[in-house]
Amino acid sequence: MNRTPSASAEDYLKALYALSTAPDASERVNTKAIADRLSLSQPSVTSMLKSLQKQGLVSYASYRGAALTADGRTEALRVIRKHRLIEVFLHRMLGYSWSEVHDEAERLEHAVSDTLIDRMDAALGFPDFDPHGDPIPGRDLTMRSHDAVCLLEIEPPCEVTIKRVMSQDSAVLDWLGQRGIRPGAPIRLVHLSPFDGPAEIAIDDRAIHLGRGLASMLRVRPVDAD
Amino acid sequence: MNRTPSASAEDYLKALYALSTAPDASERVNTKAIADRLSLSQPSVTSMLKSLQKQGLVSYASYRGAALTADGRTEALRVIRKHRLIEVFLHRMLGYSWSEVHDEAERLEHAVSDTLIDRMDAALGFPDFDPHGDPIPGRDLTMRSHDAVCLLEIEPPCEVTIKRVMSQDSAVLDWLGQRGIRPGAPIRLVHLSPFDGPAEIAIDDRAIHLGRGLASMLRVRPVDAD
DNA sequence: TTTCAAAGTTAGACACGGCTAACATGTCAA
DNA sequence: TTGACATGTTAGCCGTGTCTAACTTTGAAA
Ligand SMILES: [Mn+2]
Ligand SMILES: [Mn+2]
Ligand SMILES: [Mn+2]
Ligand SMILES: [Mn+2]
Repeated sequence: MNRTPSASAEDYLKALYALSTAPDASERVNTKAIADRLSLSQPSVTSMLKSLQKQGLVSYASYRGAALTADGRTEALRVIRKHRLIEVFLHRMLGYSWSEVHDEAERLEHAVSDTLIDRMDAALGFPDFDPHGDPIPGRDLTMRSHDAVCLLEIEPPCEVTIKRVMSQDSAVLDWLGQRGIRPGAPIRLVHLSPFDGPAEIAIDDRAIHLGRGLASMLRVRPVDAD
Repeated sequence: MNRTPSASAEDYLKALYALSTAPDASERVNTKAIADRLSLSQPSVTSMLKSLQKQGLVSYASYRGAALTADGRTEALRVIRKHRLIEVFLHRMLGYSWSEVHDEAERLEHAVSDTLIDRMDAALGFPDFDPHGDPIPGRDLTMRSHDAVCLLEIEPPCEVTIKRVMSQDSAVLDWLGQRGIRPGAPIRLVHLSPFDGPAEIAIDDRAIHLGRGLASMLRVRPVDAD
């Protein structure tokens, strides 16, 4: 009943975890949401959900969506931990840019053993966050909370520190990176134009105008909130 | 016709390469030899050989065995390069012992990109040999020749340097490693008992008696041959 | 030259993880 | 209350890679 999940199953579990913990998302996740996120057909998802349920990793009811079980959540966190530690490793030890790490990690996460990931963790000094600012679950597989808030929820003008960038798109990450927009960077939210207008920020006294899409990907913390 | 080989196909190609380049082996490889090496049934091998032939990686004739094509050889060497560089990386950068590296590399070799392996290669200073003394194909995928000879072909007494240990068995490697028998170690072949008897060697003035099986795994070079 | 054991292939099955086409259900707005 | 449309499932297919059982071929010893 309970073998090691396949690489495919692991990606489903990660998707389930991400979708069920997204801001204002319910615990139960739609078939369609999973299909969209993984670029698979809906019937494929239905079929895998049944299989994951049989393995005790997911609780699923026809037409009612799916939710991770405790076991499923653990497996998801194990893979997420691997993914993010691999990203840090590639970035710090092998010169990968933060826009390159995701795709490589997406494959390696299914091939590295628990032992290897622990040795990488130690070699890196037990990092808490990956290059995008995503929190890395510890060995005990508890997810660290990320006390950062979306840039769009800040009242301008305000000095903030970037904590996390919620994108894996390498073009987006390259564009942001070239402008110094990365976790740890101090920026100033200057103005938020109304009617879904752009956000004006200043970084190193240089003004940058971000569309709402981009701006909503930035998670920040006001500098005086520390 | 020619997609990227699957992980399974890559293991078949490696097996084909190893079996066809083994000492006193013909270029054509038996179905049974592959099945034994990969612990698979013979029908599975027949079926994969047909598939590899369709992909242009193997030339195969019913009841006549199989041989790698030029393309197949290239693919095999690409995977072998990955395997051995991963072994070096795990050993030197992450504290793996030489008895632990093989199993981990066996999975990772199918997941690392060509880009990643080149960065690992550079980070390691372009090593020529893996922890077992196996030669690492260069970026151009040419196999370096290993000018070492089997310990059993040496006329005792003779001072030799160990160049290579032809085993992936972790129990064997641990046993040898504990006694200092590893690539680079200088040893003295003291005596070769007749009638398939043991080989007596001395390392750090300590006598060790090796059965023929173990002794045949050691590849050495006389110290004055340099 | 015959025979027979080892090696090899074919046939047929299965699990997995995809897909499309067709059908079923749920939900929201009229 | 009732469509209509979005969402979800079922049915049936496919490719990959494995297996066992049964049959065929090879090649070497007698
Ligand atoms: Mn993945
Ligand atoms: Mn990340
Ligand atoms: Mn392998
Ligand atoms: Mn090796």
